Amino acid sequence: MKNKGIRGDIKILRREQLIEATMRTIARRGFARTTMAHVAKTAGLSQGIVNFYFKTKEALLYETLVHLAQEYEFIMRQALDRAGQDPVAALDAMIDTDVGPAACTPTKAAVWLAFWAESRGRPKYRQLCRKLGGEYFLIVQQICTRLVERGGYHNIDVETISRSFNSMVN
Amino acid sequence: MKNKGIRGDIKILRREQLIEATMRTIARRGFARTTMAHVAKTAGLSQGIVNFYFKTKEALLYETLVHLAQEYEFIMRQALDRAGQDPVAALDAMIDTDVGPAACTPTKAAVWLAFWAESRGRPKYRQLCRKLGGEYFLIVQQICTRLVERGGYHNIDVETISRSFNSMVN
DNA sequence: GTTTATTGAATGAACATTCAATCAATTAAT
DNA sequence: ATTAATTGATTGAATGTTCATTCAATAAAC
Repeated sequence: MKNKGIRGDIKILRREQLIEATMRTIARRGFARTTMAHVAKTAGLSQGIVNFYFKTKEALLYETLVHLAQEYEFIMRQALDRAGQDPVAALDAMIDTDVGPAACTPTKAAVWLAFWAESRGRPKYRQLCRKLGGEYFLIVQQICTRLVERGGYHNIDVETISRSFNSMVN
Repeated sequence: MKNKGIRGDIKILRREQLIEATMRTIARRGFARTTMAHVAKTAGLSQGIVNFYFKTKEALLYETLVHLAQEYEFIMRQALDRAGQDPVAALDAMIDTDVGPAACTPTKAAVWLAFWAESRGRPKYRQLCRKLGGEYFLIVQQICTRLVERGGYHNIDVETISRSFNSMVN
């Protein structure tokens, strides 16, 4: 497995480094007071670098949200895979993901909240938040359906139950 | 009841007008993109006016949060008074306050969320949010204590129950 | 006529963005 | 293997933009 050299992975490395720094900055200073200079300093790099790897500040923020969403989805899918077919284990896995240390560090929770609060009137953020929420709800609904079938229950409103589960976890 | 004339109430009037405009602006554009110019325009007044009634932007934002907190507290106390001594009615009143149209318009909810998200690393916001949360928790705890006594229950952890109620309402 | 409120253009500060210069890694040439 | 050219990464000062703040001029109330 030949390495492409130091330059091979530097772009990906720097991008992650800067996204990480962005999250730390948002968590520490809040969304509104997050500046490019702070992000660069937190990353231990120079002013101009952020505009080299992300064209604009807006792009950096958006990519940070994308990164967060992708990471969350990845962790949850892993947990669901481990949980197997048992619906109870699956719900357990989802809760563990939401409150567990992998997806829910103080920093990440703060950043997530910041984006969520800011997503009103920002179609791009809104869309991403909604998409993730929609997928989450769908998965919960599927699990609940399996659960109800297995238990042989009737007259149970799966949709309402799923919604309740969602709200509680939030 | 003699009116002091147009000037008598103008300061209070303008302050409310500007706080109202601030909330609408935060709800529409998000906390980070809220500018003095936007607030002034939303209020139908000129640029400089905001710095006349509130020394700085920071002061305007803080006063907005104070206003929101005071209003919420006022509405809740009214509801609790109406509910009387019955603890069930009291809890009902609190829920009604939290989800009812008086305290929980889409705008106010958005603004509240925006401040909450931004309150990390901003001692002044944080303090106010915490204070309100603390009072809320205390009231719920008192009600729960009454409820438990009346029901003659034992071995019930009032604190945990109160916390759960809080989380759910959030 | 005096005081107070309001305007909006001017000012200055904070900040995102650009870019010429520098530095480091890779490749080509000897 | 060493040196020279090339390409890509990084810096930080300079630039332009956005925005909060000020204030002289004006309007309205008293």
